[in-house]
Amino acid sequence: MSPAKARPEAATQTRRNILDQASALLAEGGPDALSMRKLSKRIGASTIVLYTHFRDKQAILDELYIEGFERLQRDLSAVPEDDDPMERVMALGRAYRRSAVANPTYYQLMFSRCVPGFDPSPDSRRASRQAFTILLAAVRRCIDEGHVPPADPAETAHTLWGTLHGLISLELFGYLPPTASGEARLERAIEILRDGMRHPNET
Amino acid sequence: MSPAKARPEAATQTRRNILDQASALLAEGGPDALSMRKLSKRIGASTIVLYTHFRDKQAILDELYIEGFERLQRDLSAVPEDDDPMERVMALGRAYRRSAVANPTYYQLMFSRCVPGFDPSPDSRRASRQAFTILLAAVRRCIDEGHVPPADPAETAHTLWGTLHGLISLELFGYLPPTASGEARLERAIEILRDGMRHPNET
DNA sequence: GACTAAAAATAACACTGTTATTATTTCGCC
DNA sequence: GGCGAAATAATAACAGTGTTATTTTTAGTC
Repeated sequence: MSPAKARPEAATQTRRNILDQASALLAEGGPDALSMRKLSKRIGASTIVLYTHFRDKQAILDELYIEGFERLQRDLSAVPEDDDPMERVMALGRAYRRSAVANPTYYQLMFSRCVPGFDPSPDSRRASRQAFTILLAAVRRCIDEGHVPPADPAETAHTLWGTLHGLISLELFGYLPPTASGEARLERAIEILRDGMRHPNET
Repeated sequence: MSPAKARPEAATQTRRNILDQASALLAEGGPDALSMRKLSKRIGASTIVLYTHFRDKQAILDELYIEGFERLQRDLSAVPEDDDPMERVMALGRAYRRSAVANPTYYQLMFSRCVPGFDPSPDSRRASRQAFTILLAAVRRCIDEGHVPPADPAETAHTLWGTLHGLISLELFGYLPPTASGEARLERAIEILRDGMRHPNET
């Protein structure tokens, strides 16, 4: 019998606690600090408890991975609609960076193989694509309203996503000089993208 | 006395062999496969040999990291000059992707914290910035010859680098659908960037 | 309160990076 | 060639990792 069937509320509470402490360990000391032993000490129990609630370490990381994408999706969904679809795309870009910079550890887990042996499960990857659809829909609207030439919207959205991810990734990894703010740098980048995507005859 | 002083040629040969086998292990089985024990078995010796030639595992990874950037720099340097500076920037973008895709393990080591506890040394990071200067010079020429508005060339080059890195990173990580080729996707992206960077009144 | 079944603890296995101690080899010199 | 000194390599160990088999404790039901 699984713990969920035996004492549902206590079990989900323990699960939640494990994930929270795992997230905290990850944020505090990076991937190295997140070990099953330290985690078990943190929740004041033995390692075996972790294994009754999760199949293995991967399963815990998988949940954090999904949570990371849920956060990102939530932050992108919170961006208000805009009459100007191009402006909305830019606003989504800013929100993407804010979300990533606010949760650098999650972002690292989501986009760089920072934990040895961790490979997100197919289910997790599916969840990850969900966040992308918001960006895609915004680009599609730009095309529908004639601001962007009718190319494959996914291709254009990928370029956008790539630029966002690339700049944030380089920033978090310390490759970009801290002279200019990351925010200003991203602003310049999305302006270039906007002008490059736009129809030639538009202002 | 260091091994280099005692038998210089044999020592450098052993060093080279260690690095080659380390690189091979990394390429074959990813970061997990590169352990000091496996590496020592591979070169047919005890772990202690590794420690007489390198301070620790980090030092080995640091050398591989630098080699990765040297490769990238070599591949970018091999791009021939072009009368059209904009075309040259695009050619550099294509070369960047080719280099990254040809050495995915190196690229991962260079840009994602794929090995636990590995943080490139300040010297290594300096080497990493060298490769960027090629991109920067090409962008600067575009500005000098009036193809791009006179903004900070570094900012523009960062946008370019970010887009290249982002798309390649997403591609290597499996976030982009394998329907379209990565090459075509990058082509589309650098066209958008070119049009976005260009002076408004230019064709 | 006793019985049953689930959950937790202990201790262990195989692995990791690293190092102290011991043994071997190699070099310069006679 | 053989000796002494010094550097290099091997063995074995330490503390750490993820994971699990075995044992003990706890909780729910009659």
